[in-house]
Amino acid sequence: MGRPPCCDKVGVKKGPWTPEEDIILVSYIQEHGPGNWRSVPTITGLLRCSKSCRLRWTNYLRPGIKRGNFTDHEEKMIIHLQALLGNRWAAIASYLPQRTDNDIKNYWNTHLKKKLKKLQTGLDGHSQDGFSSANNSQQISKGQWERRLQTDIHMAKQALCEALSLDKPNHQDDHNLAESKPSILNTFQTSTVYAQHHTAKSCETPSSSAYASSADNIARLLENWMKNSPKPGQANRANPVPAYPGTSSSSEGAQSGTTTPDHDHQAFDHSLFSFNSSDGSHETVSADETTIHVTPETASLFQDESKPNMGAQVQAQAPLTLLEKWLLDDGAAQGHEDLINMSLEDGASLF
DNA sequence: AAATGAGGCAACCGCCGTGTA
DNA sequence: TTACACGGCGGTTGCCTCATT
Repeated sequence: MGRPPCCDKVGVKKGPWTPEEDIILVSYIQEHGPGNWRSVPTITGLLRCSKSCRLRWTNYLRPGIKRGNFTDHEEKMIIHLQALLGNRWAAIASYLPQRTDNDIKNYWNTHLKKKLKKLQTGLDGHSQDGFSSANNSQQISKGQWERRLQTDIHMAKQALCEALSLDKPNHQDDHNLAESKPSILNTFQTSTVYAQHHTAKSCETPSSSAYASSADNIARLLENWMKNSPKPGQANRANPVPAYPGTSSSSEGAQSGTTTPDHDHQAFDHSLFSFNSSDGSHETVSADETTIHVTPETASLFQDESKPNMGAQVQAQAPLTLLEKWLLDDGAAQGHEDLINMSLEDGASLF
C-alpha cells in the first residue's frame, strides 16, 4: 500500500549545499525539469533528501530569484500583505514573484519586525527609511483602524453568508486556481556553459559555506545560465513538467514545476504583481504606484483558510473581491501613502 | 588583534493536505 | 476505504559574518 519512501533517511547529507551538489541538481532539472523530487536523489546520486533538493531549488537555484536588497516598495508590499494575510509567506510571495517565501519570511523576521516595533514605540519618529512619521500615522490610523474594523465585520458577515449558502460550485474555480499560481519558473535549457562557469566559480570559492551564503555567486552563475537559455516557454515546452508521474496537482503545488509553460512565461515577463489567471481574466487593484492583478488563486488562499490564529483570519475567509474593494477604497480615500501607513500601523499592532 | 555579541540567512523540522496504491 | 508517502508551508535552528568592545 502507499508509495515507496522518497529517500533513505540513513546517510542523508545535511547542511549547506556545495557547488558540486548544486551543479548536479541544476543539471538534473535542466534535463528533467523540476518535480518528481523523490527520484532526484536516486537519479542524481545526491546524498540529499528529496525535500532538501526541492527546497534548494525553489529557494535558491531557481532562475529569476532576486536576492537581498529589498526595495522600499517591496518592503511596503510585504508589510501590507502581512497585515492582510498574516504569516502566510507563500501567499505573500505570490505577489512578489522574484522573492521566495523563505526570503520574505527571513526579511520580515530580521528587518521588518524590528522596524515596525520601532515605529510603534515611537523611537523612530521621523521618516528616515521611507516610512512616514509614527506620529502622523498614529493620527491617521485611528480612523483607519476603526474603518478597517468595520470592514472586517462586514467581510466576516459576508463570508459567513456565502459559506452558509454555498450554492455556487467552487470546484471549477479551485481547478483554475491551481493553474493560475504565479510562478517564475521559466527555463531548463541545458547549458554546459553554466556548469563550466559554476565549476570555475567554485574553484575560487574558499569554502562551501561561503559559497552558499554568496548571493553574488548564484546571481552570476544563473545570469550565465539564463543568458544561454532560450525563451522560457520554449524551454518548458521541451520539458513538460506536469507530465512527470507523481507530480502534485494540489492547489498549492504549482509553485515551481506544475504551472503551464505559458503561464510561467507570462508571470515572469510581467512586472511585479501582475498575474493572469488561467482563463485570461484578471482583476486589477491599484496599490501604491504598482498595479496588482489579483487572480482567483489568491482568493482560494482566503477561501481555503483553515489554520486558526492568523492575523487576518476574518479577512482570510472573505471573498477576495471584498479585500480588493477594501484596498481600493482605502487607496482612494486616503491616498496611497496612507494606505501604506495604515498597514504599518496594522502590522505594528500585531506585536 | 582577539574576544564577544548581534544580526542575517540558508537549511532543517514537523505538521498538514492531498494523492496514490 | 485505508494506510502511507509526497509536496507545501510556516516555524525554528544553527552557522557565518560583521560590528563593537
